[in-house]
Parts: sequence; structure tokens; C-alpha cells
Amino acid sequence: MTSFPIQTDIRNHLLRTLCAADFDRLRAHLVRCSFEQGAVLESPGESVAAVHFPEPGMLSLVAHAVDGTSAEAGIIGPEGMTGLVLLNGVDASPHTILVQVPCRTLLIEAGPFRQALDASCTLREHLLRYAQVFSVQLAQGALCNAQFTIEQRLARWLLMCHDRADREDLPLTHELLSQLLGVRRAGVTTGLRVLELSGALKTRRGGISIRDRAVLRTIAGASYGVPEAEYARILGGS
Amino acid sequence: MTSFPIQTDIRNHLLRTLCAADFDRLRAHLVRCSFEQGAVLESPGESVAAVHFPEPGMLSLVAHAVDGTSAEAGIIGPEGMTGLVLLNGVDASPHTILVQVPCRTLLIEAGPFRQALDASCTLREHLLRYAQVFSVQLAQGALCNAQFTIEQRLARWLLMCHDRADREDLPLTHELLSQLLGVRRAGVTTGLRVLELSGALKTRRGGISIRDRAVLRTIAGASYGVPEAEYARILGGS
DNA sequence: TTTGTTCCGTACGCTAGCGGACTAAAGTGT
DNA sequence: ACACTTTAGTCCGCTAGCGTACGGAACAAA
Repeated sequence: MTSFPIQTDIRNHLLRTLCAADFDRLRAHLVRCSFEQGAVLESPGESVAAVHFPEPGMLSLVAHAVDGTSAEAGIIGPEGMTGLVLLNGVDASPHTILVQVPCRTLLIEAGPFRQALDASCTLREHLLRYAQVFSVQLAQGALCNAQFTIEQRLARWLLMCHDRADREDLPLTHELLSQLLGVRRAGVTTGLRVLELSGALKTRRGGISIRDRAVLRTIAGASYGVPEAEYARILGGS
Repeated sequence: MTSFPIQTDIRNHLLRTLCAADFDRLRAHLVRCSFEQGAVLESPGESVAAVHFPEPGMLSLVAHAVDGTSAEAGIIGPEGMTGLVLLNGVDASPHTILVQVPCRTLLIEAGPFRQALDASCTLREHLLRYAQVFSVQLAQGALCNAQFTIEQRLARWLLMCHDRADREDLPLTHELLSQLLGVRRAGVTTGLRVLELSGALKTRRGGISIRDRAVLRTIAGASYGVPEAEYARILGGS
């Protein structure tokens, strides 16, 4: 027999901060899932079958050009959800969503999700506020890609990942980071070496341990913080 | 005496494709406005007082970092609207929206806009579909800034601007373009020279005339097209 | 232990784009 | 007609980051 989750046990902030009535609306449809690194939750052009509310861990939204070049555009973790496209009344998007740091999620299928949205304005409004913050994150990512160095963008990315993964050691290869940032693999290696020399982190084969967020924030400079502040303003106190 | 606009006279695609009932809901609140280049429709942290539905012309959504560096993240024209932040139930965003190519808009104040949204699901769904396309545009912009050259990004930008402005001659200085793309002014100059030599456009002091979209598309390559296709798929036929 | 594989460090030559600056041309105001 | 401002073209030296590639280290399988 399946036991439905209890709201206060949930480690996804969006679900945690739903009012009790809205949470109960979703509760019977929520299914706990678990994903390894590399799992694909959404693919370009495919109908989104379900929405995920991640618990600690990290997902990437990856944008693709028609020639196959791609780069990460957004990051999703326990502060958010996947499937914003459904919230906007659309069935599919041209993006990929994939798991970077293994995580559990609470899944709800598209049908019941849509029904719940139709049934509750407050639920819809809650999730739309997150959609707004996420679009701020996308815009900020565009800015960073245009204006900041690899080092700064690495620092920003690691901070954002660390915020969501809730662990110090992140299982990330340089190759993976290079694809997400849209830079060379060797560029990531040298960038990470600088961060390591400054004491911000330790690198291992296949992994990075965050050691000093303050140093990372210094290096990230102005590239980090805007979406985070917006999240706190809009969804932090609820 | 003010005469309220007639739907079929309107040159904003979102308003044009509203169902008649939804349009009538907005109609009495719509006010025609006109803006020069440089006009600011939204500022960081300021409550959004009104939503604009542009007619031919072009607006930029500009993202800012905390240190003042900025770059354009999105483009809005007659296919869309400003004030998505209100649609998402939030009062203000950290972005600026400003006019790049002079245009008229149909304005509706925040209060009546919110009332109309509450009164009509179909209206809200229509506009949310645009919000989805716009977020695809933001993600694609992030990808382009990470992966494409100044020349390609210029070509993409000019195509997107031309799509919206409905005129061949665009009043744009190199300085302005450089701020939007987040590159050097001199970089724009040399980039535009290449585009001009390939016959894509003519430059004048303070302006650019689009001559050959096909050439521009060739140069833009894979950087152009994804949000446009998504718009056609989601909102084109309605 | 050996073999194969994945991942990381590094190096070399090269290019795009930067920062800064100077000049010329095109417009504007008086 | 004049001075002034804005915009555009160009150039120099420089750096970040690219493409490529090689060798070694860590790990996994046998």
C-alpha cells in the first residue's frame, strides 16, 4: 500500500509552502520518484507527461539550437518544479530537462495536475510566482553568458548548484560542466584550478567539494544573486 | 470623446487573436499610446502600473546585474506584450523594458487587467501561452550568448527586430546595439560591415536598412528560429 | 596484475573580441 | 558659416578562450 506524503515531510519548498487545502488537492496524486545523474525528465517536442517537484538535488533546463548546439539555460532544484510549460497551458517545449545531481522528486501526472490548477486559483498563483522567478533566472543567465568570464560563471553555477543540492560534494565531471556552460572542457579544468587555488573548493576525479561559499561569491561577483533575491522576495516568506 | 479600438483595427497579434468576448472585456480599458526610442515602460523594482500590447515597433527586456552591467535578454513586439510579471501574479521585476524602435501600444492599467484575468480563464490561458513562448526566447538568448559570434548574434537580432518593426529601416546606433548584445561598440561596427558586404543590409548614420533576409538567416544560422517556430506552433493559428 | 576506460592536467598555436584611443564624417544648434 | 555633438571607422596591443592533442592518473573489469 502506498502512503501519501505528509506536507511537513516534504523537502520541496514549493510544496511545503502551499496552503494546506492546495496541498491536499495534490496529495493523493503525488508519487515519490528517484533519479540518477543523466536521467531525462523532458525532451524537445515530447508532450510533458508529468510535473516534478524535486527534493534536494539539481536539474538543468537545456536549450538547443536547430544544429544541435546546446547549453544550459536554467537550473531547477527543491525551490522549484519542472513542467512550467503545463502551467502555461502548453503541451511541450523545445528544451530538455535532465538530472545533474541525483535527486528524489514528487511527481504528479499532467492530467491531475491540470485539474488541480483549474480547481484552485491559489495553487495556480503560487506556482506562477515561481514561473516568474524562473524567467528572471533565464534572463540573468543570458546576461551572464554575454558578460562574465568562465571563472565567474563557474563560481555562479557552483553556488546555484550548491544552493539546491544540499551537499558539499557534487558529482560533476569537467566534461559535463563544459557542456552546460557552453565552453571547452579544458577551460573548465583551468577555471576550477583557479577556484581551488583560492580555497573555494576541492576537486576530485569526477567531483567537486564546495569549501568556501564566501570565496565563491567573491569570484562570482555580480553574476550571482539577482534571481535568488527575487525568489526570497516573492516566495521566501510564504 | 475617446473611441475604443475595434479588434480588427488592432495591429497587435495577441489582441487580434483573442476571442471576441475576451477582447470586449478589455476594450473599454485600452488606451492608445505612442512612444519614442528610449522610452522606459518598466524599471527594476518599480511596480508595473500597466501592461502594453505593442503595435509594429520593438521593445527590449534588459537584465541588470547588481554591479550595473546589463544586456538585453528578450525582445517584444506586436506578437506579444509587456507586463508578464503581472500575469504571473507579481508586482515588479528586476528588469527594464524600453523602447528600441518607436511604436504605438495599447495600454491597460494593472487594476483592470487583473480583473479581466480573474474574470476569464480563456484570456489568461491565451496570454500564458505567450509567456511560454517568451520564456523559450529567453532560454534561446542565453544559448546564443554562450555559443555564437557577434556576427551571428547581430544577424539574429536584426531578424528578430525586423520581424517586429514592420519596416526596413531601423533607427539604431552601433552604440545601442553594443549595449544590447553586451559587446564593444567597435565590434558592432565591424560586424555590421561584414553583413553589409554580404548584401544583407545597408548602414547609414544612425540607422540600418534590411535588404536581404535570406542572407541574414544564412549568417544567423542556427541562432535564429526556435522561438519563432514555437510561437507559430502555439499562437500562430489562433 | 593486467588491461581498458574514463577523466583530468597541460601545452601550443590561433582567433575573436577586448580596452582604449584617435580621426573622420554627419548632423545640430546658433 | 561656425562651432559643437553625435556617430562611425579604424588601429594597436592584449587577453580570454578556442581547437586540438597528448600523456598521465584514477578507476573498473577481468
